[in-house]
Amino acid sequence: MPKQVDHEERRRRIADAVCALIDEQGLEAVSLRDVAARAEVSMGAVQRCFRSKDEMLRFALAHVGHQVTARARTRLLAAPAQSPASTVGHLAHEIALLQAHQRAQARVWLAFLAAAAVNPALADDLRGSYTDLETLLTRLIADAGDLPDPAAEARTLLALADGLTAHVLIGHRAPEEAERLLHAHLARLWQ
Amino acid sequence: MPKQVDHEERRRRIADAVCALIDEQGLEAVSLRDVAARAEVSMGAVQRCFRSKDEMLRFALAHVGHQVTARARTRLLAAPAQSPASTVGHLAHEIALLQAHQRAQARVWLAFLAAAAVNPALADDLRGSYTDLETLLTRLIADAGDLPDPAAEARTLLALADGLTAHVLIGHRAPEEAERLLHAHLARLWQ
DNA sequence: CCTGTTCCGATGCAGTCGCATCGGAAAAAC
DNA sequence: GTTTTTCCGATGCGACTGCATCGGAACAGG
Repeated sequence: MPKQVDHEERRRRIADAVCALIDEQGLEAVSLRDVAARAEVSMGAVQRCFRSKDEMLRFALAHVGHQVTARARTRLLAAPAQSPASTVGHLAHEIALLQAHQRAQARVWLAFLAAAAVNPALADDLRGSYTDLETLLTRLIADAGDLPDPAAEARTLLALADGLTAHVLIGHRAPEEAERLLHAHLARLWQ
Repeated sequence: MPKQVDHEERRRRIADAVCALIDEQGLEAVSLRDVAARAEVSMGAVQRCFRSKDEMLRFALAHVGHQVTARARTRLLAAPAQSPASTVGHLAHEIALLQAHQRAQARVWLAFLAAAAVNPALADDLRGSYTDLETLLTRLIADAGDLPDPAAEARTLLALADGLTAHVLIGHRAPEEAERLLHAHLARLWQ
């Protein structure tokens, strides 16, 4: 057995570089050369890890998806008891990516969202993440109160969170205001 | 006076070509050559109309902004009487770009939204359009019912519409379902 | 017809892109 | 030490990018 490297670790490292570049200059500015430089590996290494640029981008998308959902689950486990309604609030807050330290993830997410509108492969991956979140939200809402249609509420909440995130990203809404609107929506949900 | 051409008409023609290309392949795929070919003019003509590619894209963004707001105003004037609440419904429906014939505009809008997250100049233009829509919505909501905070309702509605549009675009939500969710939200607004 | 002005199509240029190629470094097996 | 296998850094290639340049077509005034 000759020289061996941890491929998965390297793939994650490269995915982080992709996300950093998207955060700073947008998806259009992501080139294999810049990614390699940012990840501090050679272009050859990047090409060895991913068959093509598209495959690299899809992996990076899944990477942020995992990060967001992992954070959400951690948050849920960290605050276990409390009321079911506030659990939904915590999850929505996590999904909306309104806090400053989530801004980078939000920008990456928005970039992929736009790309997915014209790239079926990306759209498939993105739909997967959305379906997961939606299922989770639906279940929590169903537990929190006896609303007539928990699934519809989950879908509305998800769309609202995404819209607010986008508005914050372009500077049309302050993060605090977006958070306020999100919680006002939830408050009305529980009457 | 020698040869003269209608510059504004040509600029609009080029903007339409830009939007068509964005609709089909995304913002990344828009090159001056392709735009010129699609608009059936030469590259030289495009360069004469716009100092740079960025200026062309910003004009195109303003162009779709005008199209959307013009449609919205037309819709409002076309159905004058009725209840103020249904007027808000009509406007929201128009803004959400859920119908098939608005799909292209929606894709263009989403592409610019993502670009604006890393391009301050585009973000400025986009904020202008959003502010206009928000002002209009706020006024209509204030007229429709005596809600405690019409401005907040307008902002929430705008974000919800944007989020639903995005979800429809990536195929995660059927247009009819999105429409249903939008109207359910409005129905709860009026109790 | 001629002149003057405005416009634009074609071409060139420097730069960047994604990707393919390949010689040699690195390390386990013998 | 030698062999064998895995890996990667460097280099090259063809295509494409936005933009600058410029000679001539197109057309109004004389």
